[in-house]
Amino acid sequence: MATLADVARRAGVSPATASRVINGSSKPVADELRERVLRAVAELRYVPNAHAQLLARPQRSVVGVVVHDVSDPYFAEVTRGLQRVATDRGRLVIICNSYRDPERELEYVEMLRGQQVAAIVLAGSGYHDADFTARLTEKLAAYEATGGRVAVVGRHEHPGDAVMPANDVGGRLLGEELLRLGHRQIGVIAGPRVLTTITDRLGGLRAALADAGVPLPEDHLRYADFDRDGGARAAAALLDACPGLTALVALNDSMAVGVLALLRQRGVRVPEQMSVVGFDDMPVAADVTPALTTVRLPLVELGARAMTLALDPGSAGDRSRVEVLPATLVRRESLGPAPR
Amino acid sequence: MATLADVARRAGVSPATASRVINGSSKPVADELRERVLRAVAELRYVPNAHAQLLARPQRSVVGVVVHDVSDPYFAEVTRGLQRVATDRGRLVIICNSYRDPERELEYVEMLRGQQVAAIVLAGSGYHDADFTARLTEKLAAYEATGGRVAVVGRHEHPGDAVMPANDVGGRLLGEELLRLGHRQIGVIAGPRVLTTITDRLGGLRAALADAGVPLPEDHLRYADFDRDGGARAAAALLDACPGLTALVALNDSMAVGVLALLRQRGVRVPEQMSVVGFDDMPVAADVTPALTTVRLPLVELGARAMTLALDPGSAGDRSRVEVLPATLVRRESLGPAPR
DNA sequence: CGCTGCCAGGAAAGCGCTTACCTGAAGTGT
DNA sequence: ACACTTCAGGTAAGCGCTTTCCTGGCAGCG
Repeated sequence: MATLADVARRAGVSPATASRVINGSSKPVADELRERVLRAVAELRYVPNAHAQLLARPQRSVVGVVVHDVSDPYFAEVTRGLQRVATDRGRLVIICNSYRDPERELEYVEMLRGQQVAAIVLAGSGYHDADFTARLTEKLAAYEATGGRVAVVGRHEHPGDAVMPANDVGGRLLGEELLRLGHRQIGVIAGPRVLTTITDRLGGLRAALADAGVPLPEDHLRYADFDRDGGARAAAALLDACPGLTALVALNDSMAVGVLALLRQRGVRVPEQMSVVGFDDMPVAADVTPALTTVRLPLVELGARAMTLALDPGSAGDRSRVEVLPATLVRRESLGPAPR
Repeated sequence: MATLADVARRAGVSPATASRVINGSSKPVADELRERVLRAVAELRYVPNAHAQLLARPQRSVVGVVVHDVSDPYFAEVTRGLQRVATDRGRLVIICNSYRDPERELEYVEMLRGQQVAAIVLAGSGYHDADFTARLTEKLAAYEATGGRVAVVGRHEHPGDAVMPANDVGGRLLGEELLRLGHRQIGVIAGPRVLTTITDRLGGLRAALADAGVPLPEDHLRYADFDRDGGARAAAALLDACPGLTALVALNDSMAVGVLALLRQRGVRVPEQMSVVGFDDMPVAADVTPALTTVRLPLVELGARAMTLALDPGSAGDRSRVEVLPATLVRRESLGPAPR
């Protein structure tokens, strides 16, 4: 690998001059020399060693992002927003998949710190896990103490900048709509109970039902993996256990799609015999049959705002800027009146 | 940010000893000192500066990946395979989205070189663009000349290790199946014509039709964006222009989903009035209605093999290992006999 | 008891780059 | 013509870390 010294030697100049022309320094360099340096760069196919540059000029320009899994459509959207803002500002982003493993999340925070990133965005859901949360907070504090910036998406314990989707409102919206259509026997298919996302969505839904005096018995609620297959399995179990249900609420669209698949397989017509609703309004929601009634979350915007918070210092006064992005109900075909 | 020197000072040892303790060097260190160093690390919340480490110990352990867009389901799958192998071998991966912009692809190769990555995997499709290809090859050659390893997924001009999906075979399978079911008026909705992926899929399809003496007139073929909306738009145009078609071949599943959506909107029943087939077998293919008949490509495997090639030196003898991964037809419901 | 050999720990030389500071030559004013 | 700026270009000091090589102390040996 050619080094700056090689370039300088070949161009017959000092490394300082070579560096200056390569980086377009403000210090003037004679055209003649500049020319020679550029030629040497081309001939040697020189590319600066990024690590050496970062060491010498501690100008942290990359930002780290921790998500559960970029290839999950939910995070794909959020990441798109994150990336857009970062790119607009000339920042590179390092994306880390935690696969919902708290240990891995911790490791990544550490790793990103070692990479000297300018900011860390935690884009995965928060966990109900005091021990983990304490450790995470500790690590983030250490990072922030050295000038690192942190922003989180969703409800985390971490005090500081955050942007969150109105998960509770979304849950409530769903509940109210269900009630409006006469549903009283409602089954809920939730994701991992350790996620604050789940707590919040469920909380909103529960509140809506409670307001109407409609009970949500514990056995109408199933926790499962937060994906298609988890949804299908939970739906199967739920249907077997509680035959009287008229509607199934899946706490994200992936699960809802699984629910739909299971229902189709069992020959249950949706929404005539059973209503199904999802959450998130993933692209797929519009393409399944029947199209999914769901709650739309501005995911791209969520990412974009989070990155903006992470990159903008924020007036020193206001520690902890918190933005809540609205949830809206999207009515499609999978939710109908309760059969009677 | 605490440095190694800080740790050493606080522990009352030399930086050398601190480094040895922290990296678990083979050189023995007295328990007493080790203890002190570890304590100092904890107290200062010390995390080694990754850049400094890479400079001092040029042990390239990260690998770079260039894809079109990780959040596209196709690349999400490929990336999953890539990641799995990389993680198994303790390698970090940097993922770059080129968004099908050749310039950006070039920039990323350069950037990855600057990052001193151990290997670069080009996971996007190749382009039919002599100028771009030449520049890319040049850059990759420069990288390889300094010991970098390169592997590509798909058909690229780049000579060297490659793994490719049997796109042509897949196209042929689709063609044969269509013919078997009596289709003769076939419309094709292709993605960008500059992609080798498109050329190959189309080539296989064309070959199958040609073998049966069935023509594929140019106006039955539309090039569009390689996504859902592109598929929908092209389908609309195609239907308007060629009313006699009995089947629509979309060259990937995203487009096929768009086609399905358009057909639904126009009240065309699938497959009774019009057959639709896709390509790739994305997860969504099974969930749309009617479920999509498509060609399955082992995408995760594709990524996994590519990463394996990139990380395994390969016996010096065989330059350019090429693996072809098979395509298989997946029969579902969107393809039926041609209406007569 | 003096010598060699061994070993834990430290000093210091880089890794490749940037940049503050220095230098020497050319340009300016009187 | 001389002192004084001005300025292009070079010198060298780091950035934070690893690792080679050296040192000084100790045990083991004759």
